[in-house]
Amino acid sequence: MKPTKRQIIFKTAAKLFREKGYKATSMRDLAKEVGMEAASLYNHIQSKQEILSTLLLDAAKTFMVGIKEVEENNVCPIHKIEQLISLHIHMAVENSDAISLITQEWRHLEGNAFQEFKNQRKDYEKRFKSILIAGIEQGKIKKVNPDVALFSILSTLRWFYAWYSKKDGISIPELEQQFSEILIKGLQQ
Amino acid sequence: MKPTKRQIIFKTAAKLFREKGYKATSMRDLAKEVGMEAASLYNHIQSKQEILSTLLLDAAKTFMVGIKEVEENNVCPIHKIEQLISLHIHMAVENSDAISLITQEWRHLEGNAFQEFKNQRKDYEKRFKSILIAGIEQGKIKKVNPDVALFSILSTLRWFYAWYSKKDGISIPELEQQFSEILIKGLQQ
DNA sequence: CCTACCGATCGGTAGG
DNA sequence: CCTACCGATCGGTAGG
Repeated sequence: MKPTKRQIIFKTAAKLFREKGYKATSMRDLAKEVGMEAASLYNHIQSKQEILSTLLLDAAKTFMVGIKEVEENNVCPIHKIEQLISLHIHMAVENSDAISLITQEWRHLEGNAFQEFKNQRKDYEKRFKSILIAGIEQGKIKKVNPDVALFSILSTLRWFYAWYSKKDGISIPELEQQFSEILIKGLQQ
Repeated sequence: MKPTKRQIIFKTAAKLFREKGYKATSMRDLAKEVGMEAASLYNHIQSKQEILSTLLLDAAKTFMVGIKEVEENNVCPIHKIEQLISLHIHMAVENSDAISLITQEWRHLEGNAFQEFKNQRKDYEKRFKSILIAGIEQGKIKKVNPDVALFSILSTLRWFYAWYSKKDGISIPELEQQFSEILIKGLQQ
């Protein structure tokens, strides 16, 4: 199925926002890359801000759907964490430009979209943390500070896209295994 | 000792670059915050870019000095990693604006400063990785992929400043202990 | 989808 | 350290 011009604009914008940042990417940069004049972009989109908010809220939605599925699985907290690691890795591999915006560019959202994004991120973190706490209560996870543990895992997963784009020769199952090992079981012999 | 106007400008710029991003911070924003007209800033600094490159290369330097000291200590690799965790935590607590630039704004560096920064970062990562590899060879660290391990630790440490600024009530020794525990020994019971 | 153009704002300079 | 101002560029619109 051939993508629409609108889809091409969004995809190209994601790439440029990632490379240069939202503020440093001009509508003329975007137009050139898409192959039209800047004014013509506005036949397909409403504003530069609409592009950013659509990209970010779509990506956030995917994570919300993903964590919902994980929560509904009847498995132990450790396995749920492994499934979330897998979710982040797959998103970063398949959709790395959008993921980079989630990590780096969300602060340029304005008004409602800014609030909406922050609410969803907060909700996601709360639900991830609940899984960690359940693991601690069930004796599967050590009695660590759950905020520190959550932050540590999420930092790694959120930056995974940047690391992955410089690497190659590691398969996805191998990545899932390596990251689960290190994030859950640690480094020490 | 009273700080010079130049020092005040740099400190204020670091704060604004962190809050809004380099590109989204105008020299008029900065001037207002410092309490002068935009044109007057140029009696103290050469350019907006000079501010960014000075802030970033100074911070990078501190990390280079820090890792050199750690390398020269005659302790086992696990302790060296703990000392690096401590280095990052102290830098983030004492100098969080500059650290945020290292994590988020370095891509807006231009020309020589851009290259210089990337070289130092690469060197730092190489030396950190050598410590991990030494730990593996000495049987103190599991046979994990050292790139994955390095990236996982550094992601957490680089984003620590953002997490820390939202938290309180945890002392620095407690933070060092918690992060060492989680990053080195893992979560699983 | 283009040409032509708008008002606003940018980093920075001249001159005092 | 200020007033006054420069050329460049920004996001976006009018009109076809």
